[in-house]
Amino acid sequence: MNGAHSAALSVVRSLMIDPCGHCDAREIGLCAAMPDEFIVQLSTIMRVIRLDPGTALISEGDDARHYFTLTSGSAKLYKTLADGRQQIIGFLFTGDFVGFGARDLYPYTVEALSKATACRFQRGQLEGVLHAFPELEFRLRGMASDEIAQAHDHMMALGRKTAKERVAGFLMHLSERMRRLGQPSNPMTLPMTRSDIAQFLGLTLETVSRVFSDLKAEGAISTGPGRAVTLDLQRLTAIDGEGIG
Amino acid sequence: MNGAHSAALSVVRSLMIDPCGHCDAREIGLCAAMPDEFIVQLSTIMRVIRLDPGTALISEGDDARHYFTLTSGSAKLYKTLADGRQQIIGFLFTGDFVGFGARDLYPYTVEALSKATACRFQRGQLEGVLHAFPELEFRLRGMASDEIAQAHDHMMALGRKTAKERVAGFLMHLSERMRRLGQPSNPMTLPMTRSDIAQFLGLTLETVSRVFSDLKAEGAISTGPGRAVTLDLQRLTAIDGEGIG
DNA sequence: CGCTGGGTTGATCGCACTCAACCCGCGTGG
DNA sequence: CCACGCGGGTTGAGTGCGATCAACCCAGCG
Repeated sequence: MNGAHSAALSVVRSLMIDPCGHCDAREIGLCAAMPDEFIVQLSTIMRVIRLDPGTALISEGDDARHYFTLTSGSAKLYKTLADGRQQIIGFLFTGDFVGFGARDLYPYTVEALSKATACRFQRGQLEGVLHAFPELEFRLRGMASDEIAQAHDHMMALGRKTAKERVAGFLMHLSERMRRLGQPSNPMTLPMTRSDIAQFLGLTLETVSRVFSDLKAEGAISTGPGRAVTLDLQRLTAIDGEGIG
Repeated sequence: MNGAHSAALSVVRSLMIDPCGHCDAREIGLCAAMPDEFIVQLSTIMRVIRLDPGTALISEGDDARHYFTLTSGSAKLYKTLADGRQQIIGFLFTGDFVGFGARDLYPYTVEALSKATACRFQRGQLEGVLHAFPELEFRLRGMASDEIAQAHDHMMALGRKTAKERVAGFLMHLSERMRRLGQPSNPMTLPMTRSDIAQFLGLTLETVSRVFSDLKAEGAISTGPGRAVTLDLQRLTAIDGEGIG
């Protein structure tokens, strides 16, 4: 392979997974550890989308014509009830695939939390590439499986945990997520507001704020400046109560 | 293909998806509409498991050595917290795949609600067959994707819906599920107890019982004999409040 | 300067939880 | 035969956690 080709590949890779400077060789996103041939094929069908904070990548009810991967920044994925109540299903970070769960219409909205970029793929075209690369199909199933495991944890939290347990568990999960992304994990900077956290945890923003205050008071976390949080994992683990009996 | 071979295949098929007599050609489970060659391969690596009510197919924390498909009966899939609180993640019926979300250990318990049968596959062996049949890999991803969509709906219910909305939505979803399985859907017979419903909906059994009484009082459902329920879909839909704003 | 979004804290309310009593049907055994 | 236990279900009384309503602070910004 010549130098120009290799350079083009690296551009494509960096479009699909933003070089964050902290990432090592961990598996992130669709491209990691895939053959150049695959990268090239993907590059011919993808389009880069740039998002400002608060703008929607996809909207609930729209025709589900595309799949995406988030390549930088963060986003929230949420559903809305007829009367306006909203539930954030999950937060998305670099490397996350967007499109699971969609049949003909998107059953959720995805909205950027910060400035973010995404790769957009025509559904049929990506399916075509997947057929040509069964390894990718396998990995995508793995990602779906992981998302299911995450969803299970979250259902447990929403159905059975107290407000304090939910917040403690959330902070630890988020920290672990940041660590895997190669970003600062403790202290870490929250990319979302109290309201977002509340809508994710099935609480109100007031309750979340109160729990943060309580956790600070008992020394399980400390906050600031800005949205920085420092975790005392020991105490948070004791509060959370995760795990089998 | 000769008659004996064909007969053997039909036996295998019936092992993997119990012939319920009501099913038409809908896609259920792994085998539906797959080539005979695939059925034969699967049959060499599967083992049939028979379950009595209340017995566990897999237990949280065990080594995740197998995948399963439920081929008859029904089951509940649940997680347990350290102090014993339980959350039912979902109910399983004929054709459902069991194993998504598992990495090295099973993160949940699966327990039969009624007499049930399942097909058990060594994980590695099933993965091998999947590599040989990319079409299956594709379908499995589809099943995972559907499970994610279901999980999203359930998170919305757990996080944002009132007790009455949760029960109304649950009954309608269950009825729709029964219909797709070719079983009586209205009236239908609940395969689970009030306590199971409560653990699924993030409520207590008393609350579920009260809501059933309320729904009866306002004519949205009628019950009996036994666990039979008749739904007034009109009224239940009005109560549920599903859908986008 | 005032406005807006994000955050904290206080006072009160109400939905669902908790504790408790009771019913029914069923299987088991004295 | 009835007694008994047990799982499943219903209903009542009282409680509490988190929601609601409201006031206020701060920082950023046009």
